[in-house]
Amino acid sequence: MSIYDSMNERQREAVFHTEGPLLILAGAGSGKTRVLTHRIAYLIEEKGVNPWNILAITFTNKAAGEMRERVDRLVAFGAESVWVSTFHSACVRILRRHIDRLGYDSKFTIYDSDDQKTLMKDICKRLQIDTKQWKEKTLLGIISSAKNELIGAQEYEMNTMGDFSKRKIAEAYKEYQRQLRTNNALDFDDLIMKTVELFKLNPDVLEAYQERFKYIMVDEYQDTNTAQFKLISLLASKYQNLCVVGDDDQSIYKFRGANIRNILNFEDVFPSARVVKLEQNYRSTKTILDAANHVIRNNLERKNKTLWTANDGGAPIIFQNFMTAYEEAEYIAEDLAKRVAAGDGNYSDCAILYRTNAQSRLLEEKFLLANIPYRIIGGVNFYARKEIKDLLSYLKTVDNARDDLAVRRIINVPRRGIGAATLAKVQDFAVENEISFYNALRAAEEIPALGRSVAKLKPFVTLIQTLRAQQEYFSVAELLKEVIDRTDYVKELEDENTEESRARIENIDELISKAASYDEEAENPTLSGFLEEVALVADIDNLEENNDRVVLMTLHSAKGLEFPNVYLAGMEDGIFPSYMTIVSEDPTDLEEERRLCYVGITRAMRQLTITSARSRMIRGETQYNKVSRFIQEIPRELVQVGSMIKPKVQELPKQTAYIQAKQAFQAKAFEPKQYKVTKADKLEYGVGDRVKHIKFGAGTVENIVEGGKDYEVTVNFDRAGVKKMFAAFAKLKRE
DNA sequence: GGCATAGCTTTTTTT
DNA sequence: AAGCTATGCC
Repeated sequence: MSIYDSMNERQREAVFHTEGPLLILAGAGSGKTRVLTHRIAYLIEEKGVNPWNILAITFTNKAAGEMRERVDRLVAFGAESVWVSTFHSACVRILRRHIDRLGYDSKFTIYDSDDQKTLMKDICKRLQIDTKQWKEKTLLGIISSAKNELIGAQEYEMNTMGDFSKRKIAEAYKEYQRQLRTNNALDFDDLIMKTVELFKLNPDVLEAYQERFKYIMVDEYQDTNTAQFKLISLLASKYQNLCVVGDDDQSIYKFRGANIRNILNFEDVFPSARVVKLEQNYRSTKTILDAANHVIRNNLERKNKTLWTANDGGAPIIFQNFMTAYEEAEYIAEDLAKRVAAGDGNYSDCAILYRTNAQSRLLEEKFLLANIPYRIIGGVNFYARKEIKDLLSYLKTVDNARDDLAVRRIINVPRRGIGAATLAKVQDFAVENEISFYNALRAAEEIPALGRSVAKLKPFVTLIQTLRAQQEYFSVAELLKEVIDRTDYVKELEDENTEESRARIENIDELISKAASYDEEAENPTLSGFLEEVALVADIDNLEENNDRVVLMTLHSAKGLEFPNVYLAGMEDGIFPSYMTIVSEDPTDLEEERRLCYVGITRAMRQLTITSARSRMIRGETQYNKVSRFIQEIPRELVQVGSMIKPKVQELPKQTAYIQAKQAFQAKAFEPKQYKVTKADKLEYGVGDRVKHIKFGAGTVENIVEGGKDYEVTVNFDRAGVKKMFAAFAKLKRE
């Protein structure tokens, strides 16, 4: 029996079709990773393809690692020679070797969005662009979109003739690229675009890689952008052995430049392409799959396919609507704990998915209270944290002092009494003499305008020079420790001794151990190598499997994952679908949200619980939302609607299931205006009074603010601390 | 010239 | 709720 016997016919068709373009339309849970890994195995074992000639592109480093591992298990040997990586890391690898052809130094650094913003802020100042009118982020967004479409600064400028505001943007774009070049840095989009540029300008290099990668596979193809498409087209144009796998229904990265046309028009670009559809789902129960199918059916822009499963019907989907996001979070924590306690899976079998990172806060709070082990993916990326960026900037400066941004970030961290005025003078000197910022620092004595400030700059330069001298003899971890020692970075945090500073120290410890494990594991560890690795990690890459914790993450991060028990939280119009897409004139924006919903539903294997809240705090103010329109698209018979308000809190006579169902499903009943709080004419308590809350117990009223709809009462509870609450909900009783 | 603080604004998703 | 900017103070 061969390893291919256990596959279904479609899957086998995809595996055995090795020559020429191939489009695999793989629905959610249809075993596409399995197909890809078996296809690689088949190429190597049966077709005698040299593993060295295979390139597999995945979406995240985590997916790449998993794929390599799985191929390793299927193939006797050679798996390690297969290139499995993300677009970005593949491009970095190529650029490190050949970027000198484009006039860059091979030691280039990679700018994250934080660095980009700092740089753009600087440019706006210099070009006198009003950042009230054009925010840095907006400009960067426009530049990013241009790069994703392979439109360079020059070309962008040519297209903007006559349009005044666009010309200003073009100017910013040009200056931005110029700055990147002088700093010897690339941003994320550059990694792809510069590689395409490299191939276009250097046919010999392109040909070498075409020969190298005779067989190319691309996973999550629906989320590739134009630049990425061009890249693989170039690579595959010689041998045409391009296999792409994707699901147009799971395209959720349009905002990042993903071009859904890449998958919808694949057959037009490669007329000889074979198309294989994988429509059998092995992951979810019939109920869950039915729900997903009914939701996605409302999209117009999609390839025709219907996912089916031979799995059981399974448990109904549970839908719960709550008064507040607070209760919602509480319910999820309780329900989850109950299920785990009942032996219905482990914590790691559960995932909470939400639309925005901000929603994780409340959930986290409740999980902490309930003592449920959890892990939050996303939010502020580990490597984007201040303390980590500070220390990495030191390492960057030691490694590549052409990166002005890094130098400027740390020159006054820890405080050395060097301020904006001093920096401006150094900057002027650097521009005048066309040298880097750091070299200007080294020559500080020659800047007359500085005066006595020179004395403050000297120790910094000495420090960097010393570290640079040590670099040769130190491992990355040792160098990092040296930085920490010499700057007293951790010592300052220790003195601060707050909860926040302790968390920062923990992060620093984690960074040290990451450096140490890099030193150990890398084939040929270098400082540049470490910095590069660190620049390209996504948060999801660090999701360890052998850890019994609930995962909390955005729907976007959840792509490609599966969990027996999934909670979709915050299913409200305005949250999901987001407000922006509801008011958007472009109806395809809403379709993308629906695809996201489809992705969310199809993550669940056995149990899906959907929750929403009538009110929730957003950016400091309470919002009232209707139940998400996507809920209406799920057939009623698949859903079990739970009680809306927890009986504990609410003492109304129990409503029948029918009335509850009606309430939950009649979206019209949830017009914001209809949600009225009966504002008491007068409260029975005042500031300073002792009151009692059903859950928090006794406390003292600290403040009462009269809002439009209700009184907002601040109470300092003896046990639970200070809470702000609406009088109508709090039901406070005078003690 | 540098540092602390009080108001002011927020695109949701990320390699 | 939180980060950033402008302002005032040392």
